[in-house]
Amino acid sequence: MANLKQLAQSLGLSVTTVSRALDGYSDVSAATRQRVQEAADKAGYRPNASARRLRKQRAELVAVTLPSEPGHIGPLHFLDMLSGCAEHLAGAGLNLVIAPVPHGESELDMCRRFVDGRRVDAMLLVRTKRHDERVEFLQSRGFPFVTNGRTESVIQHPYIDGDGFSGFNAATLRFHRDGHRRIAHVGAPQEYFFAHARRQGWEAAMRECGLATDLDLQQAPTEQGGYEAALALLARSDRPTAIVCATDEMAIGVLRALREVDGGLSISVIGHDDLPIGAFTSPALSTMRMTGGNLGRSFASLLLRTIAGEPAETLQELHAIEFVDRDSHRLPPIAA
Amino acid sequence: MANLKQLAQSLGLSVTTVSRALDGYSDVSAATRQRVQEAADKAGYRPNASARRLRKQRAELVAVTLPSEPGHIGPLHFLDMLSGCAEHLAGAGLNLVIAPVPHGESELDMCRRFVDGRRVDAMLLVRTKRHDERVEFLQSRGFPFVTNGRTESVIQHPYIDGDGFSGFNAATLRFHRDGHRRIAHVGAPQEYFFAHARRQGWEAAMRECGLATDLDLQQAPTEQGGYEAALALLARSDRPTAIVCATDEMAIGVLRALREVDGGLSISVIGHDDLPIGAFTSPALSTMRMTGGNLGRSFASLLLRTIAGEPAETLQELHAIEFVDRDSHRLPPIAA
DNA sequence: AGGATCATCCAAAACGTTTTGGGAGTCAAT
DNA sequence: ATTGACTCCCAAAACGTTTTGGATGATCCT
Repeated sequence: MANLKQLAQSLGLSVTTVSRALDGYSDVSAATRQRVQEAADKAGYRPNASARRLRKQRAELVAVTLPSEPGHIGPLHFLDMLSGCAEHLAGAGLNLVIAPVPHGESELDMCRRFVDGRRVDAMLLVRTKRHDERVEFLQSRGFPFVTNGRTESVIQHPYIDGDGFSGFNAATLRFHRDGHRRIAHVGAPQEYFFAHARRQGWEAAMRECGLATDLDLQQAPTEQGGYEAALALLARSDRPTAIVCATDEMAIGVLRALREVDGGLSISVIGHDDLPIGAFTSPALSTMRMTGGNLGRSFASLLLRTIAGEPAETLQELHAIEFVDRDSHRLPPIAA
Repeated sequence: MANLKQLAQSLGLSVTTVSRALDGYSDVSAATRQRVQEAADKAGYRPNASARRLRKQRAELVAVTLPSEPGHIGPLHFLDMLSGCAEHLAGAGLNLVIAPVPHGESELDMCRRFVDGRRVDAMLLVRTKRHDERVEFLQSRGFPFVTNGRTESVIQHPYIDGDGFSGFNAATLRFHRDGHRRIAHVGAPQEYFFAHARRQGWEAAMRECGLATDLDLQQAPTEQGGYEAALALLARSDRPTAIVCATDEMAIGVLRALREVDGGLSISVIGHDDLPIGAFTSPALSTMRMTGGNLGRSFASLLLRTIAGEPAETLQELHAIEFVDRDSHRLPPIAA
């Protein structure tokens, strides 16, 4: 209702003084400041956000891209993360806008819109690819951004990621220690960094154990993708006795295939992400997850520090992976 | 990089003309428009969002409040809905900001910040209470908003809601038809409209059947809340043979209690919301859900029409509830 | 020729802030 | 009395757009 001019007029002061009083500058007397503060409170005055943004050349917004393409929308615990991120950003006066890619527009176009229209101060990218055109674009513009997941970009950039290689390496080695020899990998498209890293971890472990790496399939990172991959594996004469899955969604699809073909759990399975849903599947899904606590808070912090101009090298978090052992990984290797 | 002034200068035109050319006004010649358009494309020009917002007195933003308080963050399929909503809003040039309530601030304070600071053009409220102070505030300001869920406000406002009364009424009557006589209700705090409506539906059915309505408990709308309510019910001498639960999360907690106390499904259970997770519980959770297709799209449409000034009465959607029958509701009444 | 109509363009105002670059006035030291 | 330092305040510019209210010619009609 009230703007600065009206407020100033009603106080017999200039807009400058009122503005500076409210912003806590030292060149306004304590008495005046108090008078201004009270009047502002009484009038319920809040500075017009658009005006301030224009003047300060900051959008006070951060956008997060939501890939709506394969299967569902990102990991399912995403909203919790975003909510935490938004809350911490709000503490610094930034709001978080969610930006699903509109039908008929590429994710790159969307970045362009946000960046060139100065709609946001930074971007949060999820589901990075090994060669990610969004990353390249933002780097070419010198625009602040943080990714969830690494890339193979030669120029460094801020990211938070789990050490998928080590996680899948360890999971595979553990299967080997448990006596498994035919350990399959059900992966996601290798253009995604996370999918590639996880597959590499599996592959390195297999080589280390002197095992062949041909029990390997890629599918869409969805329940359906996992289902189809499992069907293909079950049809082989050299069936695996254990399967490591790139994502929990895929692992759940694998469990469904096992139920349908063998009537239950006939092969050990482990997933990745620790979706809440995994606790309720039968058998309960064994999985892995990133350590590191409040992810949303970390993203918010990295975004703020990126905007503040900290160099990318100091803004990279690689978190260890830990096992979440439930029931699906415990089958002896001779089950088939 | 480029702003209107620079673009105009490089073309030997005024900013007025360039602006109007790009906006498709008819008072600029076709030749000039083309010339401008091409130059703008080449320069990758996009109008500065803050400047336009200030001038047009529109924030081009809509905020959705995320209640982070009880249990998890809203229904778990929330992100899909929000994503759909954001996508359709984007088609009209609006972005969606997610606004979790910051620590130590009330949801009302947050509304105030957004409204009085003109940070958004409309708000989307979820988890309405019967008497909702956010609704009252927005109404007092004459500010556009849409709620997910009704309220008991005397002044009408736009909403989308499921007909919880009828859904719970029908579910209870069906249990009765199946022979159940001791049908319990595990509800959420009655200050929430949805919780009250659902309880009323159950209660009306019980009365209609001439049954007592004392098998009735309220708890937090979380898995834990459902668990605790079920423990209390199972300890009674007049145990129920069927339970209708206000939410799927609560129903899942009830299933856990049944497993722990009776070692499996000993009582019929039905939930509400059709969480994806329900398909994976054992037994698979029978539930209900709102009909009506793409919820996000509907919210976006209502928001746009509210902003456009359509009267609230034409912007109210009450959707029927349908059963999603899986396994948990099929037990005969004498199971106990 | 004079007026009306039309097509095309533009200067300036406006949106509401924040920031710049001082301007008064007071007080103390010289 | 002048100078300098200090306190408190303010006018005006700036941010980049959209919109208002014409201005300038050209064309057409009578």
